[in-house]
Amino acid sequence: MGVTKTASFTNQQNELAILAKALGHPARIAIIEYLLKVPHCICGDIVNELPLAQPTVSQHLKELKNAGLIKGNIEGTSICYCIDEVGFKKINTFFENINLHLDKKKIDCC
Amino acid sequence: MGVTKTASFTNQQNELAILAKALGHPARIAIIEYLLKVPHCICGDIVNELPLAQPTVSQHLKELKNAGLIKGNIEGTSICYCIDEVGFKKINTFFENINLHLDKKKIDCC
DNA sequence: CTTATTTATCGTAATATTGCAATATAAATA
DNA sequence: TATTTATATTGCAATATTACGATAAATAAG
Repeated sequence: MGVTKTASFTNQQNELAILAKALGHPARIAIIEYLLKVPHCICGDIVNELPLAQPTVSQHLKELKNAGLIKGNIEGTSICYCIDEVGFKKINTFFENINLHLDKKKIDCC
Repeated sequence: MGVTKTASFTNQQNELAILAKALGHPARIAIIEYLLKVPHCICGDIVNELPLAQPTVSQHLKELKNAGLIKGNIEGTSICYCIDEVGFKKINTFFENINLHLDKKKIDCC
């Protein structure tokens, strides 16, 4: 049905899934990488940087923003988008936890 | 058009997106968390653990496997699924890189 | 060989995502 | 006020995802 049974999972699981899903598109990975690379978050240029039309990029930015991975501030005519550390910290906690488990466990048990 | 312009992005970006996308569903997060929690990778029980029908779980397992996040071995009648470190190492590298950048940069520039 | 048990695949319905042209909005400038 | 500039929204077509019942396949047990 194309509809995820969100209610059947924990908040933490749903939240993590939303964050991961937001990163689940090469254009959105490219946006994050660009925001990390650029000295000040010169932001409108994301559109020029990406091989996609402006409305498409705008949509991807919206998804990253909704997930809490970037944030945008109005700066005159244009908008300044930057990494939102809050979202990335959540993901980091998850992966650090995984790494801990992976170290403890000798995984190759099958 | 529901079809990602894969060819317009780098291999690294596409690969990362595939990994993130695979984690972009609460059921698949739950599967990973379960595989980390369980002592030996007792695996058929994933179906019992999850609030989804067996074919649905099977489908999610397949996606995680395709992405390189888990692997499965035949064990008699049943199949033993475990974390595949290869995939997780790739994601880790990405996030470590992000953390490095986040530390260097004082992000809140907008 | 037959019957359970376990997992995968097929088919399909409901919904979500991706991408873009056209258009709207909002601020800056002339 | 009219025009430019930058970004968002709308509408829509093509495709992907999610979920599950039915069924297949493959091994183990009787």
